[in-house]
Amino acid sequence: MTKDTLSKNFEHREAEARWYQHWLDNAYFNSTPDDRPAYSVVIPPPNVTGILHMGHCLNNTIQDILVRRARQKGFNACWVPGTDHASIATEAKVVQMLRERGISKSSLGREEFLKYAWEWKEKYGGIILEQLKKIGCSLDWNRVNFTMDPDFYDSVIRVFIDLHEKGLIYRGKRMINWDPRALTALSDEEVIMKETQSKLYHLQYKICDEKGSLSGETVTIATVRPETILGDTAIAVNPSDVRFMHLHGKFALVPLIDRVIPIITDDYVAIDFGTGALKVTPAHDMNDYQLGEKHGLQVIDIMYDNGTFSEAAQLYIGEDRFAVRKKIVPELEAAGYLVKTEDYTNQVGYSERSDAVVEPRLSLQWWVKMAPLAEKALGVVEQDEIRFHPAKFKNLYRHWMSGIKDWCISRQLWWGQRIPAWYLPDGCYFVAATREDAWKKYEETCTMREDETSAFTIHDLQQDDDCLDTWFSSWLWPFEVFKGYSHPGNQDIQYYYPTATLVTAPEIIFFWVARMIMAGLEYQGQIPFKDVYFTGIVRDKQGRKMSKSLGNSPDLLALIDQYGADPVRFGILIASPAGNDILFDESALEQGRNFSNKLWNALKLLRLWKERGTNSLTGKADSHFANAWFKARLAQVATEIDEMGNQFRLSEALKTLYSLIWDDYCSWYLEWIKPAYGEQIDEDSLQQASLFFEELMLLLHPFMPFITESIYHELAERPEGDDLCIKISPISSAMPDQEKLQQGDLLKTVITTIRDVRNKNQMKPKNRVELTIETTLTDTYAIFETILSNQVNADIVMENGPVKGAVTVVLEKDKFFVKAEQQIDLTQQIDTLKKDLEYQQNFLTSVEKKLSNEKFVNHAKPEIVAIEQKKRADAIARIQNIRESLEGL
RNA sequence: GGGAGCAUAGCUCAGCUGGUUUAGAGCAUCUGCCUUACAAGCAGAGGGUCCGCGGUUCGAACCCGUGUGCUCCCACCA
Repeated sequence: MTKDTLSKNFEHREAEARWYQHWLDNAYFNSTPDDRPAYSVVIPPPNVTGILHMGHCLNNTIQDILVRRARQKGFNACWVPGTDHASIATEAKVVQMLRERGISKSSLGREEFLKYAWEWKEKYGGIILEQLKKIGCSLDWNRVNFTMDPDFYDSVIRVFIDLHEKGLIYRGKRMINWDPRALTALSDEEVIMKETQSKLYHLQYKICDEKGSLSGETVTIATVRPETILGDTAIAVNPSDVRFMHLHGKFALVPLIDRVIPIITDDYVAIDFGTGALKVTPAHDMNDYQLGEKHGLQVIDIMYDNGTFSEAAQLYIGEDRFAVRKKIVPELEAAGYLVKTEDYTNQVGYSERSDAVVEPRLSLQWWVKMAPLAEKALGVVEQDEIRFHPAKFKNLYRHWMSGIKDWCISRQLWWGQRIPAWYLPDGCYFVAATREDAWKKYEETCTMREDETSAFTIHDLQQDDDCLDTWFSSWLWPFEVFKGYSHPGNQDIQYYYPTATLVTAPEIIFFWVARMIMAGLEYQGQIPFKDVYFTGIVRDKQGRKMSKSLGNSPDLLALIDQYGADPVRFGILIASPAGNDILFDESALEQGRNFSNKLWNALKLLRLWKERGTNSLTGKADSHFANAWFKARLAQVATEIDEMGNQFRLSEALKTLYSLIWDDYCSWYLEWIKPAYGEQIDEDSLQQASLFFEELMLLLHPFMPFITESIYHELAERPEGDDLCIKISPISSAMPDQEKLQQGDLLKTVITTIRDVRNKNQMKPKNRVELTIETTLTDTYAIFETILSNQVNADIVMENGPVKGAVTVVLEKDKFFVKAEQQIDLTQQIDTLKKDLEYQQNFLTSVEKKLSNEKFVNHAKPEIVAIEQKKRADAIARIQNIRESLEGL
């Protein structure tokens, strides 16, 4: 695959397509059970209707890094792709598509509608999976799952039946959150509370007796929803509120419709809020409903399911709730009921899916009893059987799990798993997978009855029209993708379950993570994953959440095309510290692109050296030093990076690697071994440099798979099947050479110091200078003298100063005298040295203060005291050195 | 209303067990360089009241208390 001449920059478009195809052709991402330990990850299934956004990109990049790392460490890595049927979102899209064609959902009927929905799914359902390939995700494409695949569908139904039989699913009439636009119930989690500017209307009700005869008194209540007075069935006051004692036991007339309603007393009513009197509308408010239950009040539902007024309202029939609110206020005012209006800010619930204002509504729905399931699921997190990263989410989880409420799982939709409940005309119902099973159940219960002859036939059974909440299928995801419920005990489930790590957004910790833990424990008897990594939320530069309505989500595919997949991965990860939200800024992608470019140029340099040929001057001590130093440095940092990876500190690992490559490898090491202009490099250095680069590419591969694979192949001819993608990283336990590391640090510091001197004294880079070094470490300097000489463009003399006409600089115990042909500005010199002297003296004072403190010397650990003593000795030596230098001027 | 988290350079963040740091990185800024790997670059530099106050300690960016300011989660006082 090696090309003869390299392009100026890395050509990402061509390389990405070629390498991804190459990996696919060689089935590198496919996994089947074998002797190796498994490392499995299940993708959080994106909505089948979805298209790739920043959140997906971050989330899947992280998963890909974990999976590729595992592959390098010799695990049998398996990353399972798939999509979620997303009942509400998908159904909404299909309905909209039909509407554009002039077809209404209701006119089609269930069967026809589902035909369109499947058609739509086949057409658009795979888009997001194709997009995941663009960012390099190493998913096992033989294992694509969909939450409505036949086996999956079947498992969902059987889980429903099983939980029903265990008494954990029940049908009940409750107040639910109703979405009048999507015409479906919502679970509490699907309701978003938003602060809303409202008006608080004070309305006067006339007091009367049971028969409706007026007493001439009035009572004033406050409400933000004046239209709901038509459903009022009581007025409530606090029993100890002296203002209303005289009203106890009396009645009131609902304005406009003159219904007689009782005045009741309940502690629930806050004396100090509003007027202290509360209108009670059991059909349209959660709390009012509870009050109604308690006091046996009538429930008058004044709305149809789409939010328009029904006959029960008596007025405004057929008009929308918000239109009615607008109309009823002037009418109440005209009739003298409106006392006053004030501005008021309150929390209003909106549907997560349709953004409609949620209407609390009484209805018959299916529920999962959560408390028994939650108990175990809380335990495994508390005991760190499942570890959360960052750990702070444990608190959140505990808090929610201990106050958990039952889960409303029915949705008034057609797209999804249809609830397996069958009804007879008399209202009896049977939970069963098929009509036949339901009939069997009916017959079983019938035989227990006295009358043998049944009034019904099997055809009288009607299946429930509703579907299950999407999360009721996705909570089975970690095991059902391996067919762990539909084909229990199969080889895959035994090998891959529990999965290793789940990577997801903290927003769905309750929707999904908690419920998967419950389902895993209930149906596999084991936790579904060992680690959960919560990513941050991707925000824009100003910290706003990315959203369609703000139009601040960038077009990811365009960015990949422009910058390349690796830079996009780099950019989004580098800005993503563990546990924090990420502020997305395109400049991070630029940094990624520049880094790609840097890598490519390092490759070009190695290739240039190779083409020029090598000499056999392997005895050069300086090159030996450079090679030995980088070897030590690489070993040191590789260990650090591995440790960070194990701790899920991926952003930090990438930063460290970036600096190792850019600074240590390119800026220091390659410059140190670089031959003089036009000369050949020695064979040993070229070989070492290539091997180091290869190792760096291996370390970087999980983060930036495309360019690293390209470079790996450009570095050398590789036999068939020798690809970075499947290369196992060697486990090196060799300790890095500490002496070399220290010598390298010294060399770097000396180079920087001398360059600084040159800069500050306007010594032109091209002009060679004379550098005199006064040191006790002559042996060390001898090791890298040639490197130093080249790096600072100086002739080196090892002898004691001072040197006349030279700039003097002090570094620890060493002194450097830099002499150029031009005149030196002495005042500037003295100034610099004096500033340094002052700093050192202040430092010495602070250290001495510490050491003269008896309490410190007695209390602190001996090694700490020793460090302080060394600091003092060093400071004294430095001060001495600077003084001498000043005198020498 | 209840709970959690955060506050360190212009920006985004490290600082893990209180002492090796009178605080580090990247980006941005400034200065000098078009030096045949790379100007998408090289070399160098400047930049800080570790949010305020109080406490614990020989010693605090770090632990405790408190105030302020942000963020998030939970909670339908109409």
